[in-house]
Amino acid sequence: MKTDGILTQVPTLGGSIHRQTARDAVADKLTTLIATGMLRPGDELPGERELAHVLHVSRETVRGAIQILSAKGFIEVSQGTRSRIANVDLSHLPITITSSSAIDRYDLDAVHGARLLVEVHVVGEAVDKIDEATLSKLEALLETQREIGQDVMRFLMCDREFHLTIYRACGNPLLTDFVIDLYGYLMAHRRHAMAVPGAMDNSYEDHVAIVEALRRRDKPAVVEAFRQHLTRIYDTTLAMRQRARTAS
Amino acid sequence: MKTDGILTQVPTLGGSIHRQTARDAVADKLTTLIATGMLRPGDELPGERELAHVLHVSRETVRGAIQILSAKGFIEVSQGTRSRIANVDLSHLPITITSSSAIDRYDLDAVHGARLLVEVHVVGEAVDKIDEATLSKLEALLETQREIGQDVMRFLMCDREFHLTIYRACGNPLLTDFVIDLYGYLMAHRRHAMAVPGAMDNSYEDHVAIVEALRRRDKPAVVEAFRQHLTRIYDTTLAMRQRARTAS
DNA sequence: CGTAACTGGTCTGCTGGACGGACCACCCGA
DNA sequence: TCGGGTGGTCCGTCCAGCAGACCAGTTACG
Repeated sequence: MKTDGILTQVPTLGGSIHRQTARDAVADKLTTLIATGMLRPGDELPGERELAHVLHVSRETVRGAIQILSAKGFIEVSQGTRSRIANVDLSHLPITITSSSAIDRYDLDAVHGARLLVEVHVVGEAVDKIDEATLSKLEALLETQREIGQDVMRFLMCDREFHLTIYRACGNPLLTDFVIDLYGYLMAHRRHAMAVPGAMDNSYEDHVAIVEALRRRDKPAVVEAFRQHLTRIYDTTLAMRQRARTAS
Repeated sequence: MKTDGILTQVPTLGGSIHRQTARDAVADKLTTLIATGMLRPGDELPGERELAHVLHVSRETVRGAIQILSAKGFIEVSQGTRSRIANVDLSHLPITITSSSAIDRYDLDAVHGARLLVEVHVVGEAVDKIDEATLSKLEALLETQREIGQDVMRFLMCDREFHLTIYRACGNPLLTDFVIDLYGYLMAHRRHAMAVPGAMDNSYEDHVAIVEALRRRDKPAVVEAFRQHLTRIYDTTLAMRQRARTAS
């Protein structure tokens, strides 16, 4: 159909834009400061009037944001005293550091190049730093993937948890969060790629090779296994895109 | 003063949050798709009603966004026919791929580690790819920096142009845009650091070494000069932060 | 050549979020 | 005990976004 050719050729043109109220933006900012450890349990926040002033929003907006975080248990509020950061560990909260869909706006080669550089480094660092508990978690995730059968959605959720667990072991939260965003590249379309017969098996085998190399603390082998994994993702995304082109 | 201790210790808690209307978000999305080449001059956009549907906004919002871009000369609009991408080159438009102040929410070590990995790679790639015109531009920027004297703001603007010019030569727009965002880390506070006597001279000398090594196509020397430049930035930011701590 | 289906252009009333301001009630240190 | 801080509540106004209706220009087709 001619009327939406550009939507087929540029699939990232569609999809909801990120809309966020000022209240949510303030809540997010506080949340990421807690998650990154810049705000720590027990820290007092500035008063509502002061926060409103430095954030250039109204006190009402600040109150709304604090209410959101109080409901989530991240912040403790009581009348007459300053709000405090609750005793909560948000270090595993996934943070999106890139703007909504920002990475989807780059072509496949740019994203693949970024993953080869940053993700391979992150995984290499994880080899040195990963602990026994995390290795066991990865092995448990492999067991789960083996038993999933043909459930694509469950496999993708497990795949994401597998990747994030390795990423988080690298010791640099900024690089961790950046590769998490890279991991999400064209996720809506990669669901289709994973539904292709054999795709989950291939992915599972890559994962097994990665965990075995991690267990051996074999950095070159881990790095090579990840490179192959990323190359497979690149190839299947490229093939999928070319199939979409010939269909329109 | 006790009442804003946390604001001194966590300076990134302050500062305006990013507020953006839906219209601006749509305009930004279209702009980055044009800048990254996903939408090319001459491409027809989908109709306003279709765009509104796939973006989940009202037609009014789409119209407002298209109006913004038409006023900027990025899109051509005429009644009765579909809007088109204008013949415009936005490849040098700086794109912020990270959310507002997202990087400021990480500590100095995380950002420094990310810069050492990504920025050093980007600069190394630029050695191979940089052309004669760009080298001349860098030399002209050095000349400008030498003549600036003590004008910190002008030096910083020139410094940014210098860095961006090298970053853009690397051949990967995603990595380019990411290091541009890393470059902006704690920029509001680094203005003070640059005002310290001798800081601009040191920075200028680093720049001279970088351009001379680029001219020789000496990748190890370029990489080493950048590492030293980044280490200097790290040290001055660390010292500044410690001074702020003892003052409160 | 006329017409229908597309396109962009204009306008209206409603809703929700943000705002500035005022005032109330609790907490704590001097 | 009191004053200056704090959070808690409420109100009227403004703006952006929305859905919808209708108008005018363009183009392809019969």
